[in-house]
Amino acid sequence: MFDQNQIEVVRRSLLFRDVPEPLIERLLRDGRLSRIDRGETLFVQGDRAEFIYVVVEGLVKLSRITPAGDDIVVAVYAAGESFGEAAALKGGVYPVTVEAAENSLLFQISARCISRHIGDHPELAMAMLASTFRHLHELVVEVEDLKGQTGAQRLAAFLTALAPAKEGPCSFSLPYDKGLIAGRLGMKPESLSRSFANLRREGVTIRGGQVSVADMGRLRALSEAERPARKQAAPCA
Amino acid sequence: MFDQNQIEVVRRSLLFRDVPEPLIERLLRDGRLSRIDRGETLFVQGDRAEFIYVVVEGLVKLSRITPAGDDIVVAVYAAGESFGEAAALKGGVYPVTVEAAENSLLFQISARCISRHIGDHPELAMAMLASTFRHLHELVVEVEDLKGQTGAQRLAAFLTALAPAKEGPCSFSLPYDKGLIAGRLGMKPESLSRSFANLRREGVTIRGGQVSVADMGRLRALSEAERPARKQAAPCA
DNA sequence: CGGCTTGTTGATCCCCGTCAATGCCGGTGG
DNA sequence: CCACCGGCATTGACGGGGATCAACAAGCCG
Repeated sequence: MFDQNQIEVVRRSLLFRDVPEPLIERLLRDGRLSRIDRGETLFVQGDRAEFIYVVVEGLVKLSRITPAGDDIVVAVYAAGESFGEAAALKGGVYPVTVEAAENSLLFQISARCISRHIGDHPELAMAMLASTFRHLHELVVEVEDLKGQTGAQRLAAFLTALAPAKEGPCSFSLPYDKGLIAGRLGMKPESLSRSFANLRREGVTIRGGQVSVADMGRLRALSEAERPARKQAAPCA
Repeated sequence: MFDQNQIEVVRRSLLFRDVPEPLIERLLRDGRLSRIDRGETLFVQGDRAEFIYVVVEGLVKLSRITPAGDDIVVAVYAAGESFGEAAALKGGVYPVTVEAAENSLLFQISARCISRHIGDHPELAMAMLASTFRHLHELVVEVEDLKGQTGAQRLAAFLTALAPAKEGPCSFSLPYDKGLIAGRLGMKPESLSRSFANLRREGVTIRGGQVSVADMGRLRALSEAERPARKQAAPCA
């Protein structure tokens, strides 16, 4: 039932990579693979959090549905990334809604299974904590970016993180469609289009999901540049 | 050295309230109280994370210093709240800079002390995880608010969370000065002023840190109202 | 080919940041 | 007791970034 490559993705995932071998075997047996098609919903915010997931193939979107009915993208995860750890272990409810952005395969394991092992294996608790910390860190950066940067700058940062090279020219393809990228960057598709148009003047060209950057250093500089003007957000000396 | 009330604050803190009594005694002995004056910096982002903190008295500001030198407020914590759990236990670096927004008293305990006990007491790991999850949840909401609401709406939500009553008229005082509130809500003091001015038309009056709301229901409705127009942020069916 | 989805572009509006002026308060020193 | 001052809050004028709405081009597929 488990394909060798798929097992390998779970084993090397950020969540499990530091878990010792014998324990990971147990966990692999305790969980199961679950297929989910593009557009399908895995769970919605407020659902009782029972399972922890690792993306094996495909792409999922974590979002919040606001009281007004909007759909705000909080994160997008690809193979090797995990979600639900903290909510499920704490025994709370999921704070976000998760939906497949592509046909995907997820490794699913109940929090009960995990916590059963935590007593004997504190390093498992550490793995969960480390993974949660990573999500926390991502969100902190997200908040920083949203509060402090323009759309074009956020796009530049996004491309910088994506590109295989750090300096000089470089070209690669976008990991998912522009509508979703727009959501992830906190803007509308139209604004993303305009942001790409802005970057064109900075040596970034795009044609059908393929991005070419003339100079990565320049792109990175852009994402770190000061917004027109700005000094202190808070008054504390 | 420990004042009874101060011990009580730590004991009842969100981080430790579910830790069994004998263990908490140990932890209280392992940590120490640390005084920090308004404007002083506790640590800066990138510092090796060694300690976990609980606010006993006062107020601290967690912020990010951007490459451009801005100071972006990520969270503000008062008595009973904690920070640094995940970073310190994971053995990483602090992702934010922490500064006292008032003269404050913090309970400080090294992550080493905590992890020494985790092997024997898995519930301690759970407490850390639960607390980290809470921070995660806060940030998710923060991202949602930033992406989806106007300044006046965020202020309305902030006041709603603060108010002692859920319905009808209500009056209370602001927990800290407006400059810091502005930062927390992701705007400039001037914009906060204008947001308050907007809310005045909705039955909210303010004079010198004292807020009076004519109708809490109306305020809450405002914070949940749809932004002029908005449908789907992402394209996933 | 015609419908459908996805991406681009233009016009317009509104929120918020910036800069500058003014008012309010608490403290200090005459 | 009051004049003066520095910090904080408010208000006005202005500009820019992004959302909205609408039109249109480009693929994709039945």
